Amino acid sequence: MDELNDQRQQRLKKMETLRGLGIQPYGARFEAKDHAGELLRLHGEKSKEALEHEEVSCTLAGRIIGLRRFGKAAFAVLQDGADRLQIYFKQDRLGEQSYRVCEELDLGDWIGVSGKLFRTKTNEFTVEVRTLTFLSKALHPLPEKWHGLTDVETRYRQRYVDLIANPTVHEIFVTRSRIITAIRSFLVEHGFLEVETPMMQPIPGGAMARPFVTHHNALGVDLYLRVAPELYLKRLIVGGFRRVFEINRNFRNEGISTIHNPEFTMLEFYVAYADYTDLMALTEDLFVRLAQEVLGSTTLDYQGRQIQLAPPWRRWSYQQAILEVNCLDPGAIRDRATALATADRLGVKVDPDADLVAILNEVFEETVEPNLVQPTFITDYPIELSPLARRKDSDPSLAERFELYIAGREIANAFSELNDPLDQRQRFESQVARREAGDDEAHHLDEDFLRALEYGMPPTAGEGIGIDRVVMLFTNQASIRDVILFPQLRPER
RNA sequence: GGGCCGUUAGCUCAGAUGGUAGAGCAGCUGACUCUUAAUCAGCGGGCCGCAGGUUCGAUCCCUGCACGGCCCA
Repeated sequence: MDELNDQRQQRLKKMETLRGLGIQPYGARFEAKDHAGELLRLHGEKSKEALEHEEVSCTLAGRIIGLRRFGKAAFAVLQDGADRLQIYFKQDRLGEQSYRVCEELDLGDWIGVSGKLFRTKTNEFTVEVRTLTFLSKALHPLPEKWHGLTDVETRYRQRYVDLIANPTVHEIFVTRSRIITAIRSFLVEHGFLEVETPMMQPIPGGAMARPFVTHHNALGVDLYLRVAPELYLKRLIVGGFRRVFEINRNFRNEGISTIHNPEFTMLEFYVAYADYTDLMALTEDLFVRLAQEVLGSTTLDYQGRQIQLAPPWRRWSYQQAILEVNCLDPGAIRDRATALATADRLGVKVDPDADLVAILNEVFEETVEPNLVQPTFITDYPIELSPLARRKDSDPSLAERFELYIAGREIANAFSELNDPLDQRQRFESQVARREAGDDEAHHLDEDFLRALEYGMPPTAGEGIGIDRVVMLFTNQASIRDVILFPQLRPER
């Protein structure tokens, strides 16, 4: 149906007209030695007189996104990356032949132009075009010029149109890239080595999550898309790398929401000889660096709330947070029965068969998490929730672990790594028991990982940071779909 | 998985108690050599998400489905 619509027909017709004028509608190489942004930066503030005096020539290319014609002259807006620059066509200047091409232009077409910078009567910084090169024909009309493209489904399915029509979307993805670049340089400066570990794993490990399964034909085996790189990165610490990191995709076979996409980007990094307290300091430094680089400030506005990233951040133990937020005394969560009663009293819905740890975690998620708006390290999680983390020497029922919360959302998860292979085996075994009891998010037992630990892993601290959520925070986006170029949707039709 | 909402022209949106639909932008024709939401005159454009049902008649009411959004699990 799209194939038949009249706008497309018109454009196909103009394409033939161009061919008739000896113009290739899909042209070749063009040396766009200038960029709109650079021209604006270098000359955009100069006066009309100064520009007339200097006679700056330029050659640039871009997409036409605005067009105002006046018979034998026309103004157009050229979009070049994130920048927009007005260009001016005049028949006198271009000559009749070339002006004919100008008359066939449509919104959405790509052109290259050379000309001279000047200011119009209304003082608009403009390129007066001397030569026009047609580069590429658009067969579809652009979205409406005031409201742009707002239909979210089209925006996600046809992100290319979203990027053309909505400059802020373009900006968000530039910012995303800058954040990732800044993280990389920060880590490299801190002595980390960037590595890549398998995305396809025979045993999915490193996180409690349901994996995607795929099949390798030649090997005749099922493989899992990784839910985390953790166990491989720790193998590398066993192998002798001191500091490693990986920024890459994880895949979790779970529901989709404003904070969950089935594939998402995770940073994980590991530091030999360190513990989780070292990582708190490193994390604070990293976020300050990002804030300065991306925002130029350590204060950010997220969905109407002011967030202060300047350290030190609050450190609050998991249990203490539960007690304080709900004004409880330790007796209220001492055992399963009291905890169940407490949860009930707090209006937290809990599975009546849940164990103490699960009840408390439910209470934590319901009552504490939403209140963690300013950056907060929640520390010392129950060991049962942390099957890969080292026990606290002072209390073996707790893990040397923290999660970082900002804006009520989990941003990072870190711990001193469990390097005792015998303890790790037991933890895996209790996970396997849970799996057999029907918990398909519980960990698998990974014999090779245990064998690696048996070769000896130095004391190590490791952390994972959800990059998409960091980008949401820094770009003030409410939905993860707005920071992922092609978020997962049901296939069309 | 459940609840609520949405789906009308390329885009952004109106619309009627049930009588086969309208605007702005975009497009087309014409005028116009400094506009920037350019202007002026004229014109075309629709499987009203899909499939059933009710009805003399459905884009509108009912049911199912698809896709999307928000909330909940």
